Amino acid sequence: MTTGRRGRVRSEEARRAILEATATLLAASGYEQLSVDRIATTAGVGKQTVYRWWSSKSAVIAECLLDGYVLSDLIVPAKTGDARSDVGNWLRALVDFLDDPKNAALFRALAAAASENREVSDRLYERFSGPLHTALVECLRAGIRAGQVRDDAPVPAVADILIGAVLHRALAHIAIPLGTVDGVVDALFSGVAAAARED
Amino acid sequence: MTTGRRGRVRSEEARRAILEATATLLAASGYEQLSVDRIATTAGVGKQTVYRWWSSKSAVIAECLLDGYVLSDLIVPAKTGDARSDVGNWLRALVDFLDDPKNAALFRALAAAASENREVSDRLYERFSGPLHTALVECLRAGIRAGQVRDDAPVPAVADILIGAVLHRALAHIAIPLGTVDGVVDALFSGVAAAARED
Amino acid sequence: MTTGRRGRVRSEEARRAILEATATLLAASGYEQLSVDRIATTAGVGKQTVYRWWSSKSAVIAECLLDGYVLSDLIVPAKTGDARSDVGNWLRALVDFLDDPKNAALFRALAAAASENREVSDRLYERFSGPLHTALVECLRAGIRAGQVRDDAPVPAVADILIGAVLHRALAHIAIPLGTVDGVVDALFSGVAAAARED
Amino acid sequence: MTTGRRGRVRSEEARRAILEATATLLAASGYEQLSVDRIATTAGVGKQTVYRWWSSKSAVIAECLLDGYVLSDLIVPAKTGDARSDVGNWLRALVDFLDDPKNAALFRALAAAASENREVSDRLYERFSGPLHTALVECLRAGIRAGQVRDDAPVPAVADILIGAVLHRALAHIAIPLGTVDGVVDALFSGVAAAARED
DNA sequence: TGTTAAACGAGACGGTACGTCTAGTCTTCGG
DNA sequence: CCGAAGACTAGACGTACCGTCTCGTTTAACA
Repeated sequence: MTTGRRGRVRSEEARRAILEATATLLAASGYEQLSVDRIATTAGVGKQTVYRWWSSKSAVIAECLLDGYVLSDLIVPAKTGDARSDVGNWLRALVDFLDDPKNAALFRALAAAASENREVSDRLYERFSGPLHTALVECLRAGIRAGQVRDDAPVPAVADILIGAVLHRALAHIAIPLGTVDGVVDALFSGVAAAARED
Repeated sequence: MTTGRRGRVRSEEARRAILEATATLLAASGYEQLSVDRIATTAGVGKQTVYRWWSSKSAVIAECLLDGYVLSDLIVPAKTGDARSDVGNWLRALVDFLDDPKNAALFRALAAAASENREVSDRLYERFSGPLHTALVECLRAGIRAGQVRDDAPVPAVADILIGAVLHRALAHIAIPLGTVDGVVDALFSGVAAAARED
Repeated sequence: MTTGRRGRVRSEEARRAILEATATLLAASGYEQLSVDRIATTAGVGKQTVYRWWSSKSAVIAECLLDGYVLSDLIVPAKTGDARSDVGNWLRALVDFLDDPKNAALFRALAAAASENREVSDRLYERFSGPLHTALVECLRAGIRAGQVRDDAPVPAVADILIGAVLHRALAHIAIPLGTVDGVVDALFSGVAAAARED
Repeated sequence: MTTGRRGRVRSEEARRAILEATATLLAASGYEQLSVDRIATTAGVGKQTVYRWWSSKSAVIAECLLDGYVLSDLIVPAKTGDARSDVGNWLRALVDFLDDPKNAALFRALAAAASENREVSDRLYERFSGPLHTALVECLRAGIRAGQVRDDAPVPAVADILIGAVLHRALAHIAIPLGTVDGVVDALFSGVAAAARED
């Protein structure tokens, strides 16, 4: 059997070393400090090997996201059956995560990369927002089945809201007070409209 | 009377030219393409004149924000007295604004600058999120006074939510369907919890 | 019966293609533009096939010289019996050859290779200067036998002189006026010393 | 009065450092080992400062020649009035100079640069061959005036011959035996033609 | 009305990183 | 086991910016 390809095969070791070096440097010093030279040196690899497989440092970051070299431990909501507390607990866990300046810095570095490179943005969505969105939607649908959430609730919009609320604060370098989290959950579950029907 | 200062006075013309050039270039080519050399050349100014008054290109961007050279036409909610439709209309206007790729690109460029520089982040908050937050809070409080919004609503959290929902989409290069806007407003006003009290 | 050697035998075709490609590229673009990659590509050969048999591009050039892929049509003095006109004719032919910019460029490329690599220098001497030297020495010795050249003439030095005179001009990008050739021959045969013995 | 030029003036210190570094590195490691990076590092100068003023490393070498950073101590014939011994002594001195491997290596490096760059070739001629040629011509003309050299001697051709004889050997990595020098002088002054008139 | 001092346009400075190219080595497949 | 293909480390290439530092010029306030 033949592969139809000749020549030396791509070094998986080099690939790993590059992605690991990129993830490490990104977390340590941010996006602006990241350079292809430094990635190559840290990975013990020729610069050309980086450029052979990726078009730019952003593309390397995109693959880091895809392969879980950053943001690997995704924080997803638990499903205890109580949708309201599940969502609240998840939101608190996420806020805790971003309270660590290291994590917040990594997050901002990713946002910087994403705002300049469509591919990073897509991967970041696939890896972070997307799964969170899915998990939240499932969580809320479970709430509907359990009778905790009204069955005509705009579930995807709510999921977007929850993610956006956290993201906004992270990018704005604003520490998120836990009270905000409760407010968010309260507003979303109970609504802010006055219960005027009774009047 | 003396000013205590001698020598030539700062050129307001140069200052304006620099801020205008920065705003133009930022909108045209994004944050990564922006360079102090280009700013100076475009403004017809020596590079040192930029560095004399600002510490970095980020600082120039921050002042652009502060002085309204970018994001000058802030989109704020109208106040017709109907809080729910005011919020809905505002949100739709904002989504329309970000639907234009030019505006979305400028927004992402600002986010990139903000994620790397605390000062830009602060100015962006002051100029964009802050006023929006204030306006939304006022809008919702007016709703409370008008009996449209329950008086124990977590108003600041709701404002955060609304802003974050839009921001998330803008940074993720995701076009925001108008249906989402309605869902967001619906969820926030009516809540997603099942009306289980009556049972 | 076996030859004691196994596997595929060295491809004479590949060897020829490499030497031909080297000679062609050297003549076309000079030494600095020559690269092993280009040689291999032009020859339709893998780079390793070059390095398997030669240690560097200089070594390939050296073998090109040795095998007559460059400077194959060596210009040697005819032997008509008239040493003075033989030498003059040869010198004129050589000057004609180097008058063609292509030939001069090739010659300079070889000189560049020779000045950086001892092996090329040795081959260049073997191939070019050496045979010329020998031929000239023979020519002059024939002149001695014919009574045209004094029998105590420093024959090897004269041969060196003739070669060096041409070489100098070629390397210095100086077109050689034919008058110079006659002057050289005149000086060497008649000497420059005044015929003061008679006084 | 104005100079018509604005902006910071060229640093003479940087210029000197670059030329000195180039001369040093060229003498130490040859032309192929010379790189603009190394020149800049050795000179304590930014790479761009090299490229701002010279188009290539060859151009720097050309200016090194022009300004006497290499080949500054030109070996010229003394003029004692005895043309034959003056020429002989000069030739011996030159051969001595090139006997030192350092000097021979520098000379070959210059030849390599010259064979690839017309400007270097011109400067090398101006700085080395040209003055030697002039000095030799003067020396021989003095010999004519003193009655030592026949007055119809092809003086420029003889000068060329003397220079070329040395050059050829230097480039060919051939140590020049002192006997050769005497042979050269003998051939040039006495001629190699048999003194057939007396027979 | 000069003198002084700061800001100006211009542009060279020492550096860092870019993305490309080449050298010479190593590894795979196919003949 | 040879030869092609081509990936590998290493490092130079020439360019673009960084932030700093002169230059000579211009423009105030001070003397």
